[in-house]
Amino acid sequence: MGGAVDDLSLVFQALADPTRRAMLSRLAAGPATVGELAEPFAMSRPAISQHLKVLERAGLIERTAHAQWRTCTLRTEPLDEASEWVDRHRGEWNERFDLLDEHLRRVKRSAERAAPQGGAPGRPKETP
Amino acid sequence: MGGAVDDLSLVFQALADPTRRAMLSRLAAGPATVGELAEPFAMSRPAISQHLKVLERAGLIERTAHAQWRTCTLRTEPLDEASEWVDRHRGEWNERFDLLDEHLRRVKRSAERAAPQGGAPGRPKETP
DNA sequence: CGCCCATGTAAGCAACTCCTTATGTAACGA
DNA sequence: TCGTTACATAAGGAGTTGCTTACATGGGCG
Repeated sequence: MGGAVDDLSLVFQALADPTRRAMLSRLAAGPATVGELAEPFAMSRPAISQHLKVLERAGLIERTAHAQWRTCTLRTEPLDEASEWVDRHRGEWNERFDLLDEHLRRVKRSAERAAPQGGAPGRPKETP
Repeated sequence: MGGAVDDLSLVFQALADPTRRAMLSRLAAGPATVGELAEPFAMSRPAISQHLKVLERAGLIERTAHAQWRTCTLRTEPLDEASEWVDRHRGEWNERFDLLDEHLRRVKRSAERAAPQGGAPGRPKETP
């Protein structure tokens, strides 16, 4: 019901908003209070609060209370995970670039020569 | 007023779904048709189609039509942009780790010593 | 004590997401 | 021509997002 979403999705979703990315940029220069984070944005405070809640749910920030101020600090572990995923896929793609050509040639051939056997409706990659 | 959303947000949002990430993983091993991409998922074809539309809108895939099959191929440029953003922020944070301590000490002092001058309601970092 | 300050929570609303079923549309094969 | 395959589009619904205004909480200051 509520949210059985995996961590990585939470992180990417948190990053998928310019306001939240700007907040992280600001926090990358050092911790800040909620008021300091809100300052650059033409937006109500509750809106800011909710953005921070999204960032916190993704594990990207921590909030600690000194007196009446909440100081937000950046946490990098989720960014590491995200970076790892992206870089892994960039790498794999470059390694297997040759497979693309091979596959394309197979598909094109079976499409142009039209049915090698009875294999047209099945799947285009079937080339015995 | 459809969508004046920036590219990076579109990319991160596209990555914020396990189904779409799995599709990209599959495509990293080489191009595939829509049917091949749909096979591992317990989901209707229109759902698959819409996921592919999100990936295409983010520039992460290209669709080319051979005969009646649409072959999807991965595009890495958006992943490069995303990776760059994440890595830049990971780096900045590690470089300025010392600023954290300094700031925390400032805040803590002005909170514990309670009002350095008249500066309590203003901002917590004001320490003349 | 009473007041302001920084922040959080509640409730409401338009827009979007992610899925569904039903209905095209184009290409191939018999 | 007719049926089938591969896919897209249309329409709709449950849930979520991103904002708003109004109110609550909890600490410092006079």
